[in-house]
Amino acid sequence: MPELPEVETLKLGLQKYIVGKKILSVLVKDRKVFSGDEKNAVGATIIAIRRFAKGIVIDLDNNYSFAIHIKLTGQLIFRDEKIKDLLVLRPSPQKVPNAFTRVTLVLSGKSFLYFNEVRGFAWMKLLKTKDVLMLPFFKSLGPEAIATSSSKQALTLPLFESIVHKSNVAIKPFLMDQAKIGGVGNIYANDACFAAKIDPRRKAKILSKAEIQTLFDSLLQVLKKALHYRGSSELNFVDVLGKLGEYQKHMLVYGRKGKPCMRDDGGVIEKIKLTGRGTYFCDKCQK
DNA sequence: CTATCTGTTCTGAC
DNA sequence: TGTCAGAACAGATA
Repeated sequence: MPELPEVETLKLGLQKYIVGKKILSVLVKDRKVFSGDEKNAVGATIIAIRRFAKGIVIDLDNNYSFAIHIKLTGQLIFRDEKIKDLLVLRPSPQKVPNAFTRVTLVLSGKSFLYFNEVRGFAWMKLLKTKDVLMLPFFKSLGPEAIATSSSKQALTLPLFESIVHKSNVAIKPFLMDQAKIGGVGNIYANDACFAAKIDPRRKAKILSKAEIQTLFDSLLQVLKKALHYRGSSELNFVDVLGKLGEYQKHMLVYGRKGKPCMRDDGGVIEKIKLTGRGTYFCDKCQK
């Protein structure tokens, strides 16, 4: 699933539904995706939700935090008496908890937060709040494409220019390198290159100042649009209530192999592999 | 059926 | 240090 817009969507939902709730118990069904001692969360109250690039942090009032990365197929779904199974999950099963529910937080007010995961790559760790940023994932993050108040550093145009200018990799994989820029994944890296009319295969360091500026604007525009649509649900991303995002209906090039270019310039969307990842572009307008 | 695809990140090799 | 291929895994699709 997730890139920055999806994780931000999730964060906003968690802020709305679980902040202020007390953790009554933590049921760990699969130790593979969970680390830490769940007893340290029991009895604590959730006081804040933070996002760092594609990572989520749930802060408790006892100096512990859950750090979560949902990787490709993780879900965090909230349910209470009012919100039952009125919302649609995809893929099925339509209900939570289900076979993919690996951790359940039992919360006050007869409510639950389910951590679902299909492929087993996602993780949830319970650790001291002060240690969260020392985890390898958080520690290595570069400036955030779209910063929040908790971000370590925001991406600015001058910063973007200086990092792009130093890099010897192709611009699309460059955008996806979390150590360079936090939060951008494959869908939005593809769409940002298209929006900026830049060939994803070009080396970052050879882009002109004007191209870098256009790409910076395009990247932010694409991410903001995706956030507006509450993310993409190509596979199984859902928000905290189990609702699908809508950006997949508005993708510029991602997943559009063989289809005509949106610019109606006679170009057709090609798909190639670039550092192992599916890369989509129109070779008519992306130079 | 087999083969290949998948939105991420981490490790190990060069 | 920077870059890249492959691995971790399960399921959907061709």
